[in-house]
Amino acid sequence: MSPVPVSDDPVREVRERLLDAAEKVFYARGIQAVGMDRLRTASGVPLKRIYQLYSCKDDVVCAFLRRRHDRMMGAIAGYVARAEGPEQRVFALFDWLYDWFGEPDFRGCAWMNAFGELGPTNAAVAAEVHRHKDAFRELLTGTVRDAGYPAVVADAVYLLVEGAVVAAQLRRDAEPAHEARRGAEILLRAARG
Amino acid sequence: MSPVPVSDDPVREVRERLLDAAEKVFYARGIQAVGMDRLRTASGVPLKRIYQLYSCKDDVVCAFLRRRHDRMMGAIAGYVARAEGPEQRVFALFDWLYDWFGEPDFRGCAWMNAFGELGPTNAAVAAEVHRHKDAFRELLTGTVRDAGYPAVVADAVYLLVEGAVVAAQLRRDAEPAHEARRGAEILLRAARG
DNA sequence: TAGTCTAGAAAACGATCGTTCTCGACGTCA
DNA sequence: TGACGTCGAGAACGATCGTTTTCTAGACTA
Repeated sequence: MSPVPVSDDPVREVRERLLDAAEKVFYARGIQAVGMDRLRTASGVPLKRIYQLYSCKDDVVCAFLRRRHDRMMGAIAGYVARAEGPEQRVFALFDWLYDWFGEPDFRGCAWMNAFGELGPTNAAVAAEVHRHKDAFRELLTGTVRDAGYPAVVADAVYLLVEGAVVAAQLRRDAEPAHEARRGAEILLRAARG
Repeated sequence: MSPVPVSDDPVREVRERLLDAAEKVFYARGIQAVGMDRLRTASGVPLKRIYQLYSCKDDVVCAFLRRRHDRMMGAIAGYVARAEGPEQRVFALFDWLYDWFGEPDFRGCAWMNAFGELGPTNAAVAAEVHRHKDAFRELLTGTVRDAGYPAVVADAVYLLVEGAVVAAQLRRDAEPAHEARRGAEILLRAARG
């Protein structure tokens, strides 16, 4: 039908379906706890097709982390962009955090989970984690600095956010987002004098 | 020689040797990445003996986490006890943090690493993690509250510490302990009015 | 000394992992 | 219609896992 030999649309569709399933199941249960056969069951993509798209399991893991990174950074940027005024843009970070923590399948930071599990033994995954975390930190501290606050406040706000992610994962509760926001409010007020 | 049939001293010695090796190798490389055979090699304790002391690998994991918990809580309490004055007791938390981050084999929070890896699939490990994290959080926030600061400050200090652990693990650097301390200084000063 | 028990090294076991291969069904074009 | 190519389902493969068993050497007791 189409003059192009093989349209890459169906390829893209299968790839998306695979990465959707990979993200869901790897994030929910951990990476080593999920075998390729479960990935096949969850995605409906045959094993042979999976290995045509990615050369090995590690590549699937890295691909799912990369796509999650793009989506998460976009989501945060959206929250920040919708806020009005520099101070509100900082608080928008905590709005995003609260909404994220409230998602029913929230289970902490996918990159830290992967790093704790595979960091020492898997260089490709470790590199993906560092890539994400550098950008994440820069986005957060940049938002605070762009609002006119000093670096010491930006660094502390970043640590509050990372701490809140850990606390929310442990308690299965969105409240740490509020605790972190209240801490940030004190920091900003003190910096404003 | 001894009238007691079997002294439990050698048993205790073997157990300590096993848990020393388990802690070193599980913490350094992750739990699922370390097989029982590597544990045997690292500890010098025969496989048969390991399974006489613990019924399965999960039990070894829980035992190493419990012993690490006791040591860590004792170490923090020591830093706090040696400080003079309520404010210095809060700052002692960050002294401990800095020294911990500086240890050559530092690789983040052993419990969060285990939780990310095994939390969804291993109830015994998950329970051990919650036990530790509840006590850890109570020790930190209690230290801040006992120094006369309100709960909102105590919660924020706790989040700063958790965030610093994550940041130090990622950057392989003790500097996040200082960033967290500077954030705490601002919080305490603001709370003092 | 003969018999009994213990302990360690290493093989063995069944399960599961990531990855590859086989094989039959189906669509397409001459 | 028939040859060819592609595809998915699932078996198969070698490696490795947690766990159990075997085998042998040595210590102790009567």
